[in-house]
Amino acid sequence: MLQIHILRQNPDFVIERLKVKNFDASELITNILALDEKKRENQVKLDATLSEANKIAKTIGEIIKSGKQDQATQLKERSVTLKAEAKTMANDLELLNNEINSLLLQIPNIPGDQVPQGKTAEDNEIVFSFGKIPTLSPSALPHWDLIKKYDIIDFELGNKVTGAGFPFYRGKGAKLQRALINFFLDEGLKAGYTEVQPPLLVNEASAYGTGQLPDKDGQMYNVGLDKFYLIPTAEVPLTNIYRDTILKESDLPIKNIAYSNCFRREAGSWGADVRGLNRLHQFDKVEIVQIATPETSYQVLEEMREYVSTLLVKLELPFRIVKLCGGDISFTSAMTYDFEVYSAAQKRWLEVSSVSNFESFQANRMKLRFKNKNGKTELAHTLNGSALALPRIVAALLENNQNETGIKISDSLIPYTGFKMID
RNA sequence: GGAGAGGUGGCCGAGUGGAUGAAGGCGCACGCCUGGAAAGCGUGUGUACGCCGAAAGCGUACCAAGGGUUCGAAUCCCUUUCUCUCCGCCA
Repeated sequence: MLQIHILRQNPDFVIERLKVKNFDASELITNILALDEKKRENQVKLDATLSEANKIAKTIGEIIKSGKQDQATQLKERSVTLKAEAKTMANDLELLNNEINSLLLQIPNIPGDQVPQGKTAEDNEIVFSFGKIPTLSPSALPHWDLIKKYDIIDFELGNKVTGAGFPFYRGKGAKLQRALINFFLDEGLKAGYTEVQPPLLVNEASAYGTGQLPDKDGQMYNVGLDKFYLIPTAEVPLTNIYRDTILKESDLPIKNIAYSNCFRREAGSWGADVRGLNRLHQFDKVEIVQIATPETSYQVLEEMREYVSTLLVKLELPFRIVKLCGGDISFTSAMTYDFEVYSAAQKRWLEVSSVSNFESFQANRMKLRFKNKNGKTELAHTLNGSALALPRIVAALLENNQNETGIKISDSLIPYTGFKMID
């Protein structure tokens, strides 16, 4: 959520910048500013009314103390009237506030300066590429066949026990998962992150804080009886740790890393290209989150980008980094890099990480602030990224490293798997 | 799940209807003192919104949350919530 004072001070700037996201904010902003003006008028009147009532109450107290009770009657009446007026005004004010808030929530985050103009994923900018695209033998299989051949991941069993998109991992498949999780966490610790094990269910306030609510509740599984949501990403609990918090500048940057299961309903997104591990309802992910000062957040974004790159290099996967254009960037993000690995048998680029700077957009919603060197409280910047999402990494590892005898494990993973081949 | 006790500022803790944004202490910041430090002394120390673009100043709101009683509520009443103790259940 944008801070309203930015709209007050420079509405044209906001409108102009949001064009990069192909969003026309002019009408929304006009409405918001009109309501805001009305709101402030009301507030001034309300405060004056309450102020008078407070003064009267004090006067009455003094009168009573001096023993002249009867003189207070008229003042009491006046006070009752004021109180009734104040109540009406307070209600109106609340309605206005709600209205302003709901309009404010409809405005996406302002894209950062570097975000390229564009409409779709076609317009994204490839900023970095690594590795050679492997040439596989004609008999090479896509991962959904490999997992059957080596009996490491079982979709049919998942279907039976739960439903589509909830596979079982078995034998070396399960061990590979565990190896990847440990590898990712250990690398994170080396890079200075603090390991966190978050709850997998969160309440409404948390889902609202990171922006899943109010719009995207259809994308989360909810546990209706207790009003909890299954997390779609560890970003939600990890960032909400600092909801309604004022940090010290010396605490920053905060660097947390967490492994979690992630649950996504993925309503309406099933199609031909989501076979096998490409899209699941439950999957594993290691997530990194940083809380930073506004001055450093873009440096931090680059640091995180660099960090995710090193993971993929160590896994020896060919990948590219894409700077998302305005049209493809998410509602809440100011700037995002996507990481895509090449999955050789599918002959497709698969998104395995998305690293974003949200600037103060999430922080404003969840009142995540810090006290700066001058003692002033200001909103912090939040950033997060996957490091990494497992299923598509597994898909690429299986497909790219297959040969006639089996699937070769990347050197950096062998200490974690304890085996060199899946065969 | 049952019974009881509680929730006050960064922390501890006082406060049972009017003087309280809130005693006292700790912590923190600044100043004095010192060769330097400690101790001591002094001053200051919450958040949000608004008056207003900034500073100063002022107003309003906030003592778990929400509602109510009252001219006036941290204090009384109701609801919710969380914590602690005992009992029950339990990986």
